[in-house]
Amino acid sequence: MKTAKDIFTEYIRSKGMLNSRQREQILDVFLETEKHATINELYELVKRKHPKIGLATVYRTMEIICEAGLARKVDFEDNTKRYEHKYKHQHHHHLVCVKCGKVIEITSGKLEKIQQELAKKHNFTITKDTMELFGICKSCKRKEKKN
Amino acid sequence: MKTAKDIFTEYIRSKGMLNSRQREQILDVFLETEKHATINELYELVKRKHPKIGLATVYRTMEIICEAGLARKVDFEDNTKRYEHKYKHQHHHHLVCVKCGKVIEITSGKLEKIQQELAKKHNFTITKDTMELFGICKSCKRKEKKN
DNA sequence: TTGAGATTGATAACAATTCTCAATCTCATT
DNA sequence: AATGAGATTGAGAATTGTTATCAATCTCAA
Repeated sequence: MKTAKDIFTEYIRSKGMLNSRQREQILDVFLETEKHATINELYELVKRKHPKIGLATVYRTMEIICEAGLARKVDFEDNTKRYEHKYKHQHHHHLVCVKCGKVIEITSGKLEKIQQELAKKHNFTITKDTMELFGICKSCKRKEKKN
Repeated sequence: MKTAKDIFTEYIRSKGMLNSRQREQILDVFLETEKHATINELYELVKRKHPKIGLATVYRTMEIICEAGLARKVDFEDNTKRYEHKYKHQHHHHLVCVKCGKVIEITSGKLEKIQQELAKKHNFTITKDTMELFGICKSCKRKEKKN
């Protein structure tokens, strides 16, 4: 079974690029983070381990990681852009709490089916889709009640 | 029946702001455009009629128009932000053609129902939602076949 | 008509991202 | 292992999209 790292190095090879130390280190940091991290969060994490690595390199490498299919750059409506894991994560959508910023991943076969129906009605072929539901999460609702 | 303009002037009043000439002119231009326009497209259209109006004023006014509930700022995945009409337009989602950029508005009661089901499962209260389906539209598919 | 306070346009400031380039690193070839 | 052509890097400059600043101007209640 191919690891995420294998996919990455093979992708880099296939494009005639070089496998640099920094690229590996940045990938490692990304793979270790569980949450949807912003560039700055990733940069801070990277700097902690490898203080010499520059911000531009983090940008450049995250772009490659996305191209390689290991991450997806998600644009949340609060104007933050975050990288989420794509390797071994099935396609999903998001519940985004507007109070605490928590992101819950959801999947739904029914939803996919309706999307296909809607597309078919317009003779449209879907290649990618995003859905974000914004609102208040369970724990924030609990907190509100207390006040 | 209240016109969009009425809603706008009343909103401005209610907030203790002033009804300026520029605000009216920018609203007029926005109301005349059918498509999902970017700030720059709107700025160009505004300048054509009123060359003295500055970009900052267009930004400021579009923000008010959104607050007044007449427009919505939509973040498309190609990193463009576009203003869409909200007045007399029911809540909807988008099919976005990645070839020609066309945006088709879709509505679906079934979809709304599923969204509510998904939210309920996580004890989440939805306050806002977006869904964008990216892909190839009918006419672009036709063109592709010809080649 | 007046004037307090809001708005405007031009531009500066700012934040996020990309570009530039000399120094350094990678790796296929020897 | 050493070489060198070409890729990559880090630091900072440049660019882009957006917001803030401020003196001049406009709005509208009195």
